[in-house]
Amino acid sequence: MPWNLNSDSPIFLQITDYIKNDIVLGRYKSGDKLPSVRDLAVEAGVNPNTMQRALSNLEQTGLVHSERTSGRFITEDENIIKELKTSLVNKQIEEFFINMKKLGLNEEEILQLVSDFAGK
Amino acid sequence: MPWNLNSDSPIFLQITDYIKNDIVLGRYKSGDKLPSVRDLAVEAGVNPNTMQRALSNLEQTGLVHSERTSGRFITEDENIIKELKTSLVNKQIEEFFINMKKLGLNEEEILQLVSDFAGK
Amino acid sequence: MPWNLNSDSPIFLQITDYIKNDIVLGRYKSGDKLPSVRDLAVEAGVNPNTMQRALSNLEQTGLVHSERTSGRFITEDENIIKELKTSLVNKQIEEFFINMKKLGLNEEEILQLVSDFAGK
Amino acid sequence: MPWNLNSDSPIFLQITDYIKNDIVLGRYKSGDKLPSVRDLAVEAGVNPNTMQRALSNLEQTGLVHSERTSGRFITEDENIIKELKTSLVNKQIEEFFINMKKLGLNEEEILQLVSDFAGK
DNA sequence: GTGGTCTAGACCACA
DNA sequence: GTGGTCTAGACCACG
Repeated sequence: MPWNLNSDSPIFLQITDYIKNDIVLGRYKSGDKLPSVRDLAVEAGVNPNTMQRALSNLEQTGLVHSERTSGRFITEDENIIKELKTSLVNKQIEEFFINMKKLGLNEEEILQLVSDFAGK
Repeated sequence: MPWNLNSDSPIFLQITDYIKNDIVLGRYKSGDKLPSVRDLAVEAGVNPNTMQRALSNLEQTGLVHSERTSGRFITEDENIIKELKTSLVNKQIEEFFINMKKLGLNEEEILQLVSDFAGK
Repeated sequence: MPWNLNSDSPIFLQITDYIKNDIVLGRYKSGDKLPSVRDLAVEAGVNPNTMQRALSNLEQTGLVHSERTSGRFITEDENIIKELKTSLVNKQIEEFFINMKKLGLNEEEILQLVSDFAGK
Repeated sequence: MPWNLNSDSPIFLQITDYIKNDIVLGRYKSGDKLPSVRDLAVEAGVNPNTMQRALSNLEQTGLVHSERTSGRFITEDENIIKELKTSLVNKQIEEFFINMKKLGLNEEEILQLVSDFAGK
């Protein structure tokens, strides 16, 4: 589980994405309790402030909620998780098509290139 | 030809990319002279320094070279332009696959989603 | 540690070279933290922008990398530093021979002149 | 006789150096008449103004003098030419030593490197 | 406090 | 008029 943080984009965002990914892939399941901010910060080799910010960022998406005294938990609502996954997937595809069209390719050409690439 | 500058990434980088795109799409052709820094700056609604930075950034890619007193010109080497286009396309595809796989999809599923999306 | 800036070549380049030299000579060692942009700018009697440019220029060589919020550091890869030194030395020698030959001297004559000069 | 002009340094200076070289190497001899500014400009593919500037630059060194109506001539004083050559050579050597010493090498090491290089 | 970006405005050498 | 450099001073996100 490497955290692989670089300094090209804000660290707290990279962490947010990383945990989102863990949730989408089922490494964290519905209702699971997250480690404490301090433990996560140590694990990621990051300032606790930064981890805190990443987590509160995560809370705003509804994926995680905090119980005052007992810690943070992954949402019990599995729909939210599914929605997140489809929304992340769709965002990727849409952006991909937009970028490819900016490069002057039409849908036919894009499909061709993608299947060529997958064939390799 | 709107410049559409947002504040998500540095303006000078957006400009660099924008002009790269113009070259790849053939809006600027091999050997063409670019407008002067000042003119481009006015057109883009940006400080001349910022435009200068974008252009000297572009220069490092070899796509453009500057003659100190007569202006900036698109490279005469058309291969550089072609290479740029294929490299940009490949980069998009590779990144796309990496991101999709991070979301737990295999190649088959990716192909399916892409052709579904194109069909819409 | 005088900065000795003249106006023969761009200041930011002179600064880049100056710091390169410091690294090659071991005045800065692998992993060292550089002073902040602002401090260096004051020390060199130069505008912070100019120092910034010199440093980001230096960064492209791989000799230095910047951590957005904690500062700039000399590369930990000592090989890069060694390679830089040998490449700088070779460049000097090659240029020297080219220039001397342009003046109509052969290798024998060059060697003679060099050892005469060193003897003085 | 290619002129090989780049835009890294002022063109008129490159031309000045080029002609100086011709004189030092004896391609132009004492008392020779230079082609007209216009012809030289055409040959070098350069604006006549630029060639003019290069030549008047050359006159200031005493290497060339102009006779109002009949053109420009290489100096008849062969000593000036010899002095030029030795001064150019010395300048090269001195600069070379300075630069090498800046890189932390002593005279012994420099001699060693130079003879190694010549042996190649 | 750190690096990074941007604007505004000035100046220079070159052609 | 062209590219290029520099200063002064401001603002931002990040930690």
